[in-house]
Amino acid sequence: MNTSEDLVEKFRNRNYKITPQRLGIFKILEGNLDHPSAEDIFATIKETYPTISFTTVYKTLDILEKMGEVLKITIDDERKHYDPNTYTHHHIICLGCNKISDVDAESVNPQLPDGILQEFTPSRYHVSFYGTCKDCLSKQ
Amino acid sequence: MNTSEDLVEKFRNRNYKITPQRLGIFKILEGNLDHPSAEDIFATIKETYPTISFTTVYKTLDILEKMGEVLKITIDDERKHYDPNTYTHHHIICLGCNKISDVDAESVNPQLPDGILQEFTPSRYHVSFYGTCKDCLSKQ
DNA sequence: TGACAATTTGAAATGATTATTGTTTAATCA
DNA sequence: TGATTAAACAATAATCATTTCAAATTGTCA
Repeated sequence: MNTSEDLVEKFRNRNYKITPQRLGIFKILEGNLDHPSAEDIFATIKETYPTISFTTVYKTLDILEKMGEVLKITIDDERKHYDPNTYTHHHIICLGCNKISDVDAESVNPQLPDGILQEFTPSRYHVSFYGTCKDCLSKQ
Repeated sequence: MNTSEDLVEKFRNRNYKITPQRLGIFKILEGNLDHPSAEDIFATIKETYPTISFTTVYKTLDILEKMGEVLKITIDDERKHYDPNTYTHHHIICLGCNKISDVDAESVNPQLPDGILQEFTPSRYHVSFYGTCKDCLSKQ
């Protein structure tokens, strides 16, 4: 997973300018396992840069996504989430509290049957497990 | 997978009225493997009921989803898709033409590691395989 | 058939995301 | 360090899928 310095480096390599706002977003993403939405990131960075606009957040995330440095996750009906962990991995989603957590790829290991592999060449895959977390179970 | 008669029956059991519009939507869904969006369904039923409104389509799909008779699929950035096949199964998505096709569940079989199963009780899961279909591969 | 409640419709609202525009700023180099 | 310039910024408006709302219509059952 990238450190904010990694992202600074990668932006420099592509001649993207390093602005304080962008650096702030990089720092929020660094080691972040919370799968924040654009709104979450906006709310957090607003504490440091109260005048930052939503546009800047979306734009920066869009660049990062196109560079392959964050994943845009489309498993929530309501909004998209961003994940700086770009290694293949999967997610569990609690239907009670909507929390998204990670699952390592190795243990999951889904397989496409041979018949389909003749028709379709997979490049990546993603598993969403929906269910209930311990906390929400105990509340019921 | 439900026939349109099944859905009529199930609507009657819940005291939902059977209108020509609803029946038309049931018929469109019957045996449908195309994972249509609300817009696709709207466009199709408009041929039969030119005055039907988007609201009716969304409303009917919403009822069907809450009844558990269709799945709302959230794997496309742009819009939601509806799947009358509610048995556990998975999807391959061609990144070239965006076509969504089915994969039977048995062959895929993803596993959650024991550690996570102590924290989280899964009720369902879904695998998305992204890649390129034969047609799109040959066009490249 | 008629009455009533549910449903449909069309229009307006919503909420996430994207595009536009004029202003500001980071990076470069003299 | 200061001037230059393209890129990035903030603010605002636009877009697009989806929802909500209120009035008109229609299934259903007596």
